[in-house]
Amino acid sequence: MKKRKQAAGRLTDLELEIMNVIWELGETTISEVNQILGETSKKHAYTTTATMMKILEKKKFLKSKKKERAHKYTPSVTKDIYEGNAINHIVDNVFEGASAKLVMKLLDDTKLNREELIEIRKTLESRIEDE
Amino acid sequence: MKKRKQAAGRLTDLELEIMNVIWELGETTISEVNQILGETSKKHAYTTTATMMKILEKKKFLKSKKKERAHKYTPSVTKDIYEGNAINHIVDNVFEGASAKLVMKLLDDTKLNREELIEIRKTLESRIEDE
DNA sequence: AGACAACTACGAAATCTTTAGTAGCATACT
DNA sequence: AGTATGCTACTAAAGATTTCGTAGTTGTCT
Repeated sequence: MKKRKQAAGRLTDLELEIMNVIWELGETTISEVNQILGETSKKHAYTTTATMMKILEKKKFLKSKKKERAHKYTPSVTKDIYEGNAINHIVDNVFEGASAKLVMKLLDDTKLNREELIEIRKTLESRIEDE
Repeated sequence: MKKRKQAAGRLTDLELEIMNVIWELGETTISEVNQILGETSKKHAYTTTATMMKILEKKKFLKSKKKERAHKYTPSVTKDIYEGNAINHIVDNVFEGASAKLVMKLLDDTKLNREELIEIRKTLESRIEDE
């Protein structure tokens, strides 16, 4: 029984980049992922992508099945779940659990346009009524 | 000229834990940090804490000056700046730049109480008026 | 069947992170 | 002055991450 040091369910930068591609594509193959990675960010050796996807499988982020020539990989963690994990991590470790503080900082972020702000207000209002 | 792989300004878990202690304390020493770390989370060898703080100095998160017996360390990056970096990272890499989506998920977070929600609304309103 | 292409498995090197030991220096104490 | 104490510097080792090569397998095409 080996102790895991890295909090289960966290991804390194490259792992995340690969998962983002796969969440986009759904069921896919190593070569497809490798190709898209090469187009959209950085070109890697085929085997690099293969290794990373095997690691992601070991970490239970992907599952694979043999199908025709190439193995087909599918996510076994949804993007939504992962987003939640990532949020928890930053809230707990950077904002001492105060998610409100994180929201505030995001509101100060000028990248939010009027429509988004209004959409947020709508969600917020219904959230307040629920209390 | 060596290329940095790790995006400048990101911290590992332990580094962050140490910076959190130092942001709290302000000017401090290795042994003080080591002691607080031992009380609040996990006990480390003195030299482990020393090494980590030296790394943080190399990464320009801390600066030190000799003073009396022990070196005094002070943050050279504010917590506020670091929070901004952390937010940018998660927004860019997990939420494809859509900070509004992150805000939405945070609002669904039941950990926000009524007061916080109302405070958020206040900030949001003034933010909308500014547009 | 033989040659070729695509794919996987295995493993290993390079770098980064985490952990801590050892030695040496400086201050304090007697 | 000599010894103990506390601190730093240097070093190293174990584990994690990132990168990719080599070898071998399987399917395809003539």
